[in-house]
Amino acid sequence: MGRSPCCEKAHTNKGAWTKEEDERLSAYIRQHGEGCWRSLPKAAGLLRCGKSCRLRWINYLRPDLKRGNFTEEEDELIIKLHSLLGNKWSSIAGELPGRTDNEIKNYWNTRIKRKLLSQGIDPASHRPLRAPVSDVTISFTKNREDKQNLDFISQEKERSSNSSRSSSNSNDSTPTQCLDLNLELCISPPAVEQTEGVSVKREVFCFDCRLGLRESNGCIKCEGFFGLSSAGVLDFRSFQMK
DNA sequence: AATACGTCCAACCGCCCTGAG
DNA sequence: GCTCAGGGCGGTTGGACGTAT
Repeated sequence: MGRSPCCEKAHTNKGAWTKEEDERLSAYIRQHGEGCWRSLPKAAGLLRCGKSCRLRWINYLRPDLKRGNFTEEEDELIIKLHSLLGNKWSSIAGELPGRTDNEIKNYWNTRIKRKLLSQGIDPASHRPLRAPVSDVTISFTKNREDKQNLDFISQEKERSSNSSRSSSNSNDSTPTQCLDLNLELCISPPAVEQTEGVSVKREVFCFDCRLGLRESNGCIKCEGFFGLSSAGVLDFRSFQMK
């Protein structure tokens, strides 16, 4: 189908913004507010693409932007949020007043990633780089023609359904090992297993404790759900996953 | 002083989502 | 339901700047 370009590229400036362009854009938005970005450049007398104006305003000119280095608290919050949301930079930025998605994204890619790697943590999964095999819980085969894997999975399925029927034996701890994709999403209240009518609480560590940001033994209690304080630093229910 | 290399970040690109018609 | 325009988003790039050799 194709789409018409958002602007006439032949007649637009590119690259770094000049002071004059900044002033024009700021003045226009102060006077008229943020409106139709497509028509803004023309109205403001700018030879820029509407998208470019929007980006410049949001990432640089907005008056409520916080400038300067990220604080330790912001660092930790970004790491926590990233562990929950992944690369949803705009959602993460929404929890950090005065910071932009672009800023956070850059900060993540240039600093935090390295920081986590130096701590032996995989920045993508937020898990130790050498995760113990027992952490691997759920998997899919990359190659569905890999008969061995498929056989293994069906055997495991059968075995687990049998074992659940005949009640679980806690000593039978043969780990389910089928590498590839780990979907152990810790988005749930502390897990409680029903074993022969007795509730057994498994160890569930909050993100802080996993990272070693906080020292606590039992963990989940130390901070509550998600390892976030109930004081309201972060309420995950407010996230809007777009 | 010159060059190479690494880091940082503003800006761009292209895809996706949404709402209007 | 379909098409299209506009806005938003995440990934990537390019250049400025700092540091090492």
